[in-house]
Amino acid sequence: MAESFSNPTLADVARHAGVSTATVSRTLNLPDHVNPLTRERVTTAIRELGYTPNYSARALASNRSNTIGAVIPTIDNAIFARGIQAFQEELSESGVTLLIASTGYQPDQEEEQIRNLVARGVDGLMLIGTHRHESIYAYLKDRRIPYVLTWCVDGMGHPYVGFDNRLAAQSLARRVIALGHQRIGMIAGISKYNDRSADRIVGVRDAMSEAGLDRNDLILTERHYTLTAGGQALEEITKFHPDVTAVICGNDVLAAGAILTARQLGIGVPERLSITGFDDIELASAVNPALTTIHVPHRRMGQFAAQKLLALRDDPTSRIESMEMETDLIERQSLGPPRAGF
Amino acid sequence: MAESFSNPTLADVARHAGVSTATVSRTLNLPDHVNPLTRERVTTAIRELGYTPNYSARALASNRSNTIGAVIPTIDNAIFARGIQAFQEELSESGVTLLIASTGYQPDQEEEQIRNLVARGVDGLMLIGTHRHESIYAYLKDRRIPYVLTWCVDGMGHPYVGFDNRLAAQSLARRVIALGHQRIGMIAGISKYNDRSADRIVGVRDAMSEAGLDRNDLILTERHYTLTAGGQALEEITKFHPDVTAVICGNDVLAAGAILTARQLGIGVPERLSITGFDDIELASAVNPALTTIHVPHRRMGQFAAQKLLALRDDPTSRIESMEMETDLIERQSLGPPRAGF
DNA sequence: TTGTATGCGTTATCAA
DNA sequence: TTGATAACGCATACAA
Repeated sequence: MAESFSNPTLADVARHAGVSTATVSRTLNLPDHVNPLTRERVTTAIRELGYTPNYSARALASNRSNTIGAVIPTIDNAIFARGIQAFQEELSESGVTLLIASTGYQPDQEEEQIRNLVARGVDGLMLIGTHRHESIYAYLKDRRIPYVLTWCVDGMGHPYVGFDNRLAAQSLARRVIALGHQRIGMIAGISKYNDRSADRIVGVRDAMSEAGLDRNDLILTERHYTLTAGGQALEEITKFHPDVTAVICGNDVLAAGAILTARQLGIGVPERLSITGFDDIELASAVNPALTTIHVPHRRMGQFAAQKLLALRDDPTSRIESMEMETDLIERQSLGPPRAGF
Repeated sequence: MAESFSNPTLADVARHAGVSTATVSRTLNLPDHVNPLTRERVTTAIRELGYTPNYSARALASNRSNTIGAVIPTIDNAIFARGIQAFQEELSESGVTLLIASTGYQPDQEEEQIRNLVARGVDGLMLIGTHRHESIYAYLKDRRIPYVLTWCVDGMGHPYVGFDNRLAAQSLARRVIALGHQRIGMIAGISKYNDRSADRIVGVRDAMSEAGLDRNDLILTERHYTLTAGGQALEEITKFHPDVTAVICGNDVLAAGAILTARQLGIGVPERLSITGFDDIELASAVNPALTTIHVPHRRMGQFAAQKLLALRDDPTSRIESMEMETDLIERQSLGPPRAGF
């Protein structure tokens, strides 16, 4: 009962079952290559001893860790949380465990964490966004570590499972402009070191240019992704740029913050001011008025990213085929035409 | 440049530096036990070869993985996300990587994931809540795997870093009752397999008993932690129990959903109906009216849990001293006295 | 189908 | 302070 001070090993099981360690290993990894009767003996021995394989030894011997890493800015953000959760669930079904590391949006931290996970022998890596030092990509290529970029698309040939932030933002802004808005504000995420946020800004500007507006007329402010930051930004914009009739937000959290604050300030949405979001998290439809936003299939993205990585693990000669997910413009009540008289 | 097909090993470094593998290992792990000059030779060799230690081998040889596991219901929940993020940051500072697994609130899944992480050689485990099969605790004890329970306290002697859900909920309910509310509703989380949710319900009932009310008069409904579920539950309660004047919610997400829906239904909060939350996430103060709720120090809880586990890793003879975090009743505008005339 | 023997990359013990 | 060398627990090529 309590006499064993260390875990039973393969050898213990082998002895107990009266077979060799190789046979035990086989019944674990290649069950059909072993006689049903001996297999039975081995499995009972495993059960009786409460044997659990030592993954470190397994990883060392097989050069495979059954572990996949994810390096993300932060877990504490609804958008990443959802995608990562789906990613993890998908991995789990294949017996792969997720190693997770966060960077706080700091590039040097990202590089360190990537090296860390590689040293830990991950079989693959999920990265977020496309913008990082070329040396990191070279490092990964040298070590033959499969990776997939997410939450973005990529033009440099790196495999990705994601969506085009620029195009999505552009399509939303296009709709805003089509409704007649001319003075447009934007509350974006911090774009430094964040290509997703930067791309969304460019998308909005592109829509302006396309419509004959001056892309430099965009009233832009960048904030961290919090409700209060969104609210403060909205207050500023309405104060210093009262002629703005529509505020495009870099994500739903900023937009929800903006809406809540607008109501508190007595600013009618969308009569006086239209507000839009990005991501379509649950909050987007719960807030009042509900947010017009871009729907992003976060969960599916996480699932597919996992599948690609798993496929590559099972057949290292294959290549990851990049995959661009569709995003949809979801029209709700927070966006309307600008009203004359205001 | 591109000629090496596999990572350099300790032996490569040793050869390159003209020393033994033992010396290389020492300069890595016990730098002061090695001559500064040879240390210099070794470190340059490491740099020149781009050597990174193989963690699997290290784990196998040293019987330490520098890895700590967390088994949580889901990452996709603001409350867990925050605590886990803090937990991960704290581990990261000590060079420990977080292995993460989720259970979807299913007890059998939890057991499987725990065994999985143990097999992977985690040096410690963060678990959420206290209610699980005794055999799991026995398993952990047998293997001498340190663990710490979080988001709860425990009366069975298991180490924890958390808070008393029952007492916190009781203090909030006490305040609700003190304001004069007699007919009380509760929108709780699903309490099956979730001791935190169950404890909060008990806390509310205790406050009722304490005040001379019948604890069975609580109008209780249990929901998943989503905004829409909170909204639907509120609609039900107001419809079938119009005499209820205060609705206590199991967490802020449910409460926020209830508030948003109440406004849409034209139900004045708190004039006609008081609504309270639990957790004090950002949403709690952003919603209108702002939520009266229980503040829980999620980040600090995550940090301390990590510290306890790390301490135990560095000194396996020590014991984890359990730690009960304080929670605070935060009074905002969503709770008021019941108004006569309604 | 099964067993033998070797190697995976470190750490750690023991001598020198 | 350094170097041989034996574990660590498993997978796998090869032989039987």
